[in-house]
Amino acid sequence: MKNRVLSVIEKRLGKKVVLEKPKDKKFGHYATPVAFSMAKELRKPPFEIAKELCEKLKSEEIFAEVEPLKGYINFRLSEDFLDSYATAVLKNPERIISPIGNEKILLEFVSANPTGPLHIGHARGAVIGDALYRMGKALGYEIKREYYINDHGSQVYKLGLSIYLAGRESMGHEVTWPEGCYRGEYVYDLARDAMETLGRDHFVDESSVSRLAEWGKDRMMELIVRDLEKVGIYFDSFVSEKSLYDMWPKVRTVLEEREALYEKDSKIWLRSTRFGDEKDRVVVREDGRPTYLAGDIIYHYQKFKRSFDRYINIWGADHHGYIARVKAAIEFLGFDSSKLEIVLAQMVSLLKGSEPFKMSKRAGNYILMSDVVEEIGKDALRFMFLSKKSDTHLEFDVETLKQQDASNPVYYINYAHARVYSLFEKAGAEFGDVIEVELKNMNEEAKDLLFSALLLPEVVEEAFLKREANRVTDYLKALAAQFHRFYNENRVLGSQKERELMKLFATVAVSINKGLELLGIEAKKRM
RNA sequence: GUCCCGGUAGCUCAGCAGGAUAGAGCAUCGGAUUCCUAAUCCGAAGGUCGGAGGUUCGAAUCCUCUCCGGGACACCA
Repeated sequence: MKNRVLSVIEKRLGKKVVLEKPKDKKFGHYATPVAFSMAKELRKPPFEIAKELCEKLKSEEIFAEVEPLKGYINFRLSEDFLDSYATAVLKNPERIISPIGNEKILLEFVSANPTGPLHIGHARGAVIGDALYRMGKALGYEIKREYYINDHGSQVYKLGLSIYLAGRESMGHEVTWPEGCYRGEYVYDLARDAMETLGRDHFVDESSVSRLAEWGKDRMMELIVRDLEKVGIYFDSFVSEKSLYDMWPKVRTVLEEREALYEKDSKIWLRSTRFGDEKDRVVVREDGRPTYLAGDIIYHYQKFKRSFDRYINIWGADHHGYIARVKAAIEFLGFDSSKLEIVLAQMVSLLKGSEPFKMSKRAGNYILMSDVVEEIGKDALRFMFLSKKSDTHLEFDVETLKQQDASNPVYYINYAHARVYSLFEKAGAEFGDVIEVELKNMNEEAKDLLFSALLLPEVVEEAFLKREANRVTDYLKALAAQFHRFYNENRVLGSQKERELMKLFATVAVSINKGLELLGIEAKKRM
C-alpha cells in the first residue's frame, strides 16, 4: 500500500520523496516532510512549498485529503482506495504479503552444542530465527534453515565422561569430577538410560567413554530436535562438524594458495589480521589437531559453495568477537564476506522473584526451554522473545512469565481476534459473506482502523529487512488496542452499518491472524 | 586496555538513514457493564531522553569527549 502511495506521489512530483507515518493519527495516514528539504534550494519557506505541492497532488483519486501543515504534507487515503485493499485481503488472505524477495538465503540458527538440553538463552535465537524464516518466506525469499552440530571437539568427549562418572556415582562408586564436566541432572538421566540400553559394562572403566560420548550426543540431538518441534521450529538440514573434516585438506590447500596460512611455533595460523581481525588465529595446533575455527572455515567454505545469495547466522552475542575471523577466512577462500550477515542475540537475564540468576549450561544451573514452554506455552514464549530487539539485553521475571492474565500481550491480541469471530458466529456469517460489501461513509475511526489493519505487509517487510521481528509484535499490539477501543465505542450487530463494520472487523482479524502466524503464534478464535 | 550492546516515565521497553506537543505496556489512582466476551474501554498522574560540548532552520536521533551497567577479548566449542 505504501509503495503504491509513494509511487503516485513521486510520479506526480517527479522526484524522490520520503513517506512516513505521522506521529499523531489526526494528521492523516501518511505524511512527507519533502518541503523542508526543498526549502533550501528554492529559497522559500517550507510551508509555502508544501502548499504548492498540495495543489498538484489533490487531484489524485487515491487521496481523500491532501493538506499542508507547518511544512508537512499530510495525506488521507480515500475510502474507495482502502476498501479495494480490504476486498483484496478478504478474497485472498493467504496472499496479503506480496512477494518482494528474489534472493536465496541460508539461515543458520540455534546450532546449540549437543551436550545438553536447550536452555532459555538458546530459545531466543531459535525463536528469532524461526520468525525471520517465516517472514522471509512470506515475502518470497527462498530460505533454507540449517543447524550446525558441533559434534567434534572435546566437549563431546566431556559429555561421555560425565555420563560415565554419573553412572559410576549412582552405582555407589566414589568419583571425582574434573573441571568442565556437565553436572546437570540430565547427565544422570542419560547415565541411567545408557545402563539400560547399552549395558552396565560401559561403566567399568574409561575405555568406553568415547562410545558413551557418541551415544549421548545423539541422544541430546534427538532431545533438542524434539524440544524445538514443540515450539514449532524445524530445520531443512543439519550439518555435522565432524563430517566436515574430510574436506580439510582441500580447504587448507585453497587457503595456502592464497597465502592465508603461515607456520609459527609449530602451529598453523590464519592471517586474519589482513581483513581486520585484531590478531591472527591458530587453526592447527602443535599436535596437528585442527581448532574449532578450522571447522568453521570448512563449514563456511561448504556453505558458500552452495551458492546462496545471502547467509544469515544467528549467534549468541558472546560470539561477536568471532565475526571478524570468520569473515576473514571467507575472504581468503575467495568469497564475498559481505554476503554473510550475523544477527546477534544478546543475553537473556532471568529474574526469579527479584533475585537475578545467571545461567550456565556447564554447571547445570539453568532454565530449560522446555520447562518454560510447559509453564507459559510456546506462544507466550515466542512473543516474549520476539517483542524485543535481538541485540539488546532482555530481562524478565520468570514469575511474570508464569502468569496467564491480561498483562500478557498474547492474550490481549488474541482476544481482539476472538471477538471478531464470536461476532461473526453470533451473526451467523462468515468472512466470505462480506467481501463484496462496499464501504461508504464510514466514520473516521473506522477508516483509521481499516488503514491500520492494512499496514501489515509494509510492517512485515520492514521487520524482515531490518531483522526486527519486534516491529510486528508492536504493530499487533497497537492494532489490537485500536480494535478494542473501536469495539467498545461502536455497536455492530443491529446497527445500520452492520455489514460494513463486519467487513472492517474481518479485515482486522485476517491481519492479526497472519501477523501472528508469521511469528509462529496461533491465533485463537475463541478464548 | 581494546571491541560490542545498552542508559528515555516507578518497572520493562519503543522511537534514533535529524523533523510536528518524546510514546506504549505494566504498576498506581479515579471512572465505565439492563447492549456483539469488562480477559475490554475511558481518564489522571508520571520525563533535566546518563552528562558536557559540537554540527543546523531543527538533535532522544548525527559527531567528539565523558560517566554508569552488561558482555566479549582461547591453541573451549
